Amino acid sequence: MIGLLTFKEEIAGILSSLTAMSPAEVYSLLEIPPEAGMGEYAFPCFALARLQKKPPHIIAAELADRIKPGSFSGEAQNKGPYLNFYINRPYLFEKLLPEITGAGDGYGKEEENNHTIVIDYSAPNIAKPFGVGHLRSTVIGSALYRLYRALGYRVVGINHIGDWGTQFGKLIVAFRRWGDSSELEKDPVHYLYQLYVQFHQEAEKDPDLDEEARYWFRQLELGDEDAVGMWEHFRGLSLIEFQRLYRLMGIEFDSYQGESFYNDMLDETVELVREKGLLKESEGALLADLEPHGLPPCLLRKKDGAALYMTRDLAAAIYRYKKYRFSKLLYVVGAEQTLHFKQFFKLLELLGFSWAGDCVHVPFGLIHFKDGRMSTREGKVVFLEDVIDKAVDMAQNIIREKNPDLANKEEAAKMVGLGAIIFGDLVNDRIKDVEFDWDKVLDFSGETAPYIQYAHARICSILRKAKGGSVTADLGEGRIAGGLVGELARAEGLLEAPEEEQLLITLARFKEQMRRAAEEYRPSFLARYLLDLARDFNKFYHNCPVLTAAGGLKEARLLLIDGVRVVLHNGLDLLGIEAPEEM
RNA sequence: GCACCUGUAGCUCAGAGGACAGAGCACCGGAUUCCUAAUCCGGGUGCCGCAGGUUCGAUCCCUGCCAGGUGCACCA
Repeated sequence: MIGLLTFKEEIAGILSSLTAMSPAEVYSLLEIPPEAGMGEYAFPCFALARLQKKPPHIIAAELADRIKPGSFSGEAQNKGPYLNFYINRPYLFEKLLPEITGAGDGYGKEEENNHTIVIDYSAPNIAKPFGVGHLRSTVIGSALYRLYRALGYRVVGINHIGDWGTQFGKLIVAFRRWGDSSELEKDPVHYLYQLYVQFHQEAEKDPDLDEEARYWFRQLELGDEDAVGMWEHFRGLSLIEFQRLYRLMGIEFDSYQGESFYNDMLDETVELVREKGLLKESEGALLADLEPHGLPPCLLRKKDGAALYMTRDLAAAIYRYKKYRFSKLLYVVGAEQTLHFKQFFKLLELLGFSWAGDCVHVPFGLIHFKDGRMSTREGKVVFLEDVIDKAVDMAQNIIREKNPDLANKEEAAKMVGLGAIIFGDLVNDRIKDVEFDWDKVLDFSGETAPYIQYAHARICSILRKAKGGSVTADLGEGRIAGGLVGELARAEGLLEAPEEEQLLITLARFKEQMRRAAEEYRPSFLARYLLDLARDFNKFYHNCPVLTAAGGLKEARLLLIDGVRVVLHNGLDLLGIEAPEEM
């Protein structure tokens, strides 16, 4: 692998050979210096100072002396107690840029390994509209899916649809009482949602409705023909709606096996818990007692015999391991369910599954309004589709104003509007709560996807002009990189402007950030990186003309921005965002 | 009551135990005969919630407290 990842490893190797530290120790101590001009990586010598009982600045000076210039692809300089490492610019230019532009769409992809990662994300409830509350699980899960796939894993995306449970009892009751088939066919999800809200309103006044709903859910579990028929109908209509939304947003799944899929595995799951001596009966219900492990007990069967969320999750995990033999199973589910997952994973461990430790809850914060949380029951939701429509409309208006000659405005507007929504959700640390704010969703300036897309479109525009209309035509800039550059670069001052250097350095950090985002399940690392890269490009753009630059410099800059284009494009793609060539 | 998460500029948020704590928004001013001004440049703000502790060094780790959020047996 070429790039700073290798460079960082290279440094770790060199320092390890000169000190008593292992490469891994050195690697974890290496940091990115706070200022440009201090190099690309720095090694603080305090830890060594302690081991060697010498002042850190002396150690830094000694190490700098012992690292010979030319012994690797960079050089080292001591500065106070730090040892700063500078990567050779021609190295970046001759090796990194051709690697990026050569690989194109494939840049950032690793060779396939034989590990499987199963990711459970999105999981909307049937018969409830897809609200912005579901957006987070969907886009975070989708980004992780794309990241791990690029890193060479076999990835299985599962949409654990909420297609079973007492809400179907409620829906059946509501539809039998107030339902209208033609209304249902017109706009199924919204209509079912209306019925759902109406049910809760009426149930306030008439508690018998809840009892009736429980009855109908029991009928459903018993396989009553009418109940099952209605369930299938509702489910089918909802799925079609969801899939339309996923298609619009470019979200993929390999499986739609939802909660109902595990219905006939629940008995044996409960039996398994019983066999392990973990099952207790209490007030007519069956539960697993986790008291000895400092956790509250978890119910597996209600007193009426119905299974619960936990029971289904157990059955699903066991099934998934049998089917996929995963190395990891990720649950991209809200932080409010942290306790559930603690219980769930502990139970898997107690049941003796060796893979229990490979299950990971990837939590995220709540979306709420200024005046409180969203509630489906109370009808306090914002439909995702409304958000998308508004964002795309807004994007289209801006395009009409700024780029009236653009041929396919609709397509660009869709990429920009959707990008803004997805990016807005990924850019901040997922654990934090977010407030839903229309102004913020519809803001396309500053730290947003459109900012990045705009940088990408600008690059494409330059490339088109340089290459007679085609962004990707090969004019052979590569030749200037392929060996020629060493002397030429120095003679002509190629890529020595601070903006150019910074761009090269930032490009070189892409793979490292990708890996970090995947390892910590935090797509925000990648999102922030892309903002940095776009920012570096915009500075470059304003200070370094490309098309009017002389000979070699022009070709060098074309190669540079082509590299930026590839990384912006691929990086956005990993987040599930498209990059228009014009906007 | 107990547990978990969060607390950084007016607002929204970055910040990988390390060098003087950074962006965006908002506000004011400037840049377009020149590759898309969704851009760029300049202008200034901080008891990093509070108090201790560990460390050569803490916004980051530990303890306590305060504030907000979320959970804690028949919803998911």
